[in-house]
Amino acid sequence: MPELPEVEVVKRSLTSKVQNLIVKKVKINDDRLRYRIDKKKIKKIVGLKIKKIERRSKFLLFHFNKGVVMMVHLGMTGKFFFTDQKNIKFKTSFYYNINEIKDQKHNHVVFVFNGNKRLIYNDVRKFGFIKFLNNNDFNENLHLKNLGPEPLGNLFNSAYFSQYIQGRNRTIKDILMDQKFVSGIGNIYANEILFLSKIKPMRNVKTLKIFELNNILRFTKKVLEKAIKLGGSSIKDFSSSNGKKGEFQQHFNVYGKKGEPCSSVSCKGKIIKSSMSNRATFFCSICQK
DNA sequence: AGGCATGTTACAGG
DNA sequence: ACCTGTAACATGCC
Repeated sequence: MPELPEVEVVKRSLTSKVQNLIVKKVKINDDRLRYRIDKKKIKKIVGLKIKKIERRSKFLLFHFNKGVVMMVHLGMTGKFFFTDQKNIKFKTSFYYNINEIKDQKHNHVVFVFNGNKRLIYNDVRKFGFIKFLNNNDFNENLHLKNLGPEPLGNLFNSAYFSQYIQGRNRTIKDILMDQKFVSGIGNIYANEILFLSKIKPMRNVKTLKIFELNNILRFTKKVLEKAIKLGGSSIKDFSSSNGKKGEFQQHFNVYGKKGEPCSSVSCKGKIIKSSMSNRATFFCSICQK
C-alpha cells in the first residue's frame, strides 16, 4: 500500500480515531513480521495513552506518554483497521472496513482500547514491522538515521538536488526512489513524477539539466500533495484506517497503463512498460526525453 | 506453473 | 570506507 501519501493519509485517519486513547490490551496473533515483535516491549504500552502520531518518510511513529515511541512500517501490504464494535465477527454491517472480514487471518496484532475500540494491524505479506525506539533517539535508529529530506520539505530543493547528484552515476528513477536521497517516494510516484517532468526514467543523473531538476522538484511536490489530498492511491486494496479508498489511482498517467495512449496534450505516444532494478517502469517513449 | 506485486536491507563485488 | 546492483523476505493473484 504505502508510499508517502498513503502513509500520510493513514497517519491522519489514525490520529482522528486513536489520539488520546489508552491501551487496555495488546493481542498478538502472529509475531513474525519482518522483524519478530518484541513482546516484552509491546506489553509496556498497556496503560499508556497515544499522545500523537507522526510520519517520517514511510514510517509511522506512535508517541505514547512516558516517552515511549512505537515505530510501524507498513511494508508492501500493511494496513490498519479501526473498529469500535463489540462483536465484530457478527456485526458485519458495522465494520469500518469490509476487508477486515476477508483478511481475518492476516490480523496479526490487535490493540484494544477502552470502550471496545480496537486498532488492528493486518499485513498479508508481512514485510511491515512494529518496533520500539530507545529514548527517542531517532538519529541512532537504523531506519531513520540515513533518511534523506522529506520531499515536501524545504530542504528538498534545487541546491540540494544538484549537489547530491554530483559525481553519481545512476538513473534518475533509482535516485528518486533512494531513501537516502529523498525519503518517501516509491515506485508508483517515481513513475508518475518522471512522466510529468517529461524525463525518461533511465536517464543518468549526470545528463540532467538544471531546468529538468527543477521540473522534477516541482512535480514531486505537486504529485505527492495532490495524492494526499485525494486520499492516496488504492491499488489492490489500500484504504485508510476508516475504510475509505483513495482516489489518486484514477489520476495515474503511466503506472499500470502499459499500451495505453499517452495523456500529454497532442502526444501520439503509447505507454511502455519495462523493468529497472527489478521494478515495473512505465513511460511514454515520445514525450519523455 | 511461473511471474509479478505500493519496500527495505544484508551482502557481494568493484 | 564508499558506491552500486542483486537476492531475500512471505503471500496471493493472474
